[in-house]
Amino acid sequence: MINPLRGMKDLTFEESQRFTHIIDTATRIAQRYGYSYIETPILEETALFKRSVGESSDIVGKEMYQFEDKGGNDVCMRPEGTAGVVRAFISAKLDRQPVKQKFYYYGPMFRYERPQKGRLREFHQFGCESFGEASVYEDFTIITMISQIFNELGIGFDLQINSLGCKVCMPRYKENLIASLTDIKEELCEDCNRRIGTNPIRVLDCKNEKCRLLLAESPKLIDYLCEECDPDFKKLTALLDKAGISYEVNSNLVRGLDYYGKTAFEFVSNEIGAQSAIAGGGRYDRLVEFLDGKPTPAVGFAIGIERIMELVQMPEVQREGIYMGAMTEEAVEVLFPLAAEKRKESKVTVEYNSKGFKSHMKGADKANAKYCLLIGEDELKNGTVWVKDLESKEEKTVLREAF
RNA sequence: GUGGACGUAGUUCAGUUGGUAGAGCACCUGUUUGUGGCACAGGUUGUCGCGGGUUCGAGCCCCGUCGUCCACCCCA
Repeated sequence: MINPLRGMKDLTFEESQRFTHIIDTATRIAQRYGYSYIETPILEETALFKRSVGESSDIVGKEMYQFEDKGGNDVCMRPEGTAGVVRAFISAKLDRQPVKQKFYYYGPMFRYERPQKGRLREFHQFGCESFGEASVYEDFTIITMISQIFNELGIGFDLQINSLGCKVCMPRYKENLIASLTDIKEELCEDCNRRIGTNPIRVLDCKNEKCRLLLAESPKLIDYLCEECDPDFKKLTALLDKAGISYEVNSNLVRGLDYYGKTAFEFVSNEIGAQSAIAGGGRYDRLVEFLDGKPTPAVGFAIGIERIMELVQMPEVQREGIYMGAMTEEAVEVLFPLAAEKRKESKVTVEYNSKGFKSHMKGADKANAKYCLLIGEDELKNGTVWVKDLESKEEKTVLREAF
């Protein structure tokens, strides 16, 4: 027996229904906000991710499905969605047009990691990317949109926000932080010492108790924001306050991808295990330029579908469609023209085996049909069908044409 | 990559100090050859993850291996 690869899952029945319900809901809402669908390749040149996600990130450093294809190209299965969308945006030369563009996408992402709760090697994201809008109103709008999606799916969440600053304030802050971390280097844990070199802001997030105490006095990025970033962040919090969206400013919130700047946010749930981020995103005003496009401000997010699968409250399932069956062999073929006609607008289940009455009733119930239509000897002879409404329990015998 | 737990019917699991497998659910068939969900009565299902070893004998003990889960790292 061949099983799916480690960290990859098949979805059927309730699970696949949940999956499509999530996509449908998110899609519907994104469209209301002016987003249109973009489909980009799963396989991209490795260089795309190295340049956008960043060589220093774990994603690029050790988690990519990277290989050489038969033509000798260095390629990767996409580990996230933004890079491909930005590349497509530039490939289509949309960066040369002074028009705002908004795209939503969904699909599989691949990261070679050890699977655990809420973490798979092939997982799915629904995401949006808004290009050409520098206003913090757009950051706010995107956060609002995600809240709306989660509300409609019946998912509770906590929102954390932060500002990562820009090319003016971030380097200034980083310098100060590294200096302050270097002072207490000796006392920090092994991981932290490694992080000072790779991603110093992560040090602030260390779970180690001793580190935490030591880091309490470390410089905060919030205090270093420049004249542009600071008012923007204050504006964002004011807008959220006004909209009644509760949030927490988490000055240690760093996104794992290098391209984020200014607004960064994460939606978390405390009901799903250690991998608690259910959506994340932020502003990435420099990425288009980074990938050889014209400088274009942009902001986006992604929702982890698998992370919210078990949190989604599904609408009640209703009985739907018609079950058709015959109780004598000769009547079976009579069902097909009827089914073809009804399938123009209804869901129809046809049982090909002639069976007893009771057996058909059970079958209709199991198919969760609203109506059970049967043809027995009498009905065959009279050109009629017997129909029962499984909800109201009403039943009647009518001419085939009249049904 | 590191650490821990666990692999027995479709599924959830039980299996006593080693004596060649069991329960609930699900499924199928019946309970007046024309009335579903409920009830009742029957019935099907397993190379006990795989490979070695110890033993007269292994689901149980030992070694290896593969896989799953959970956590760390990191992230959606």
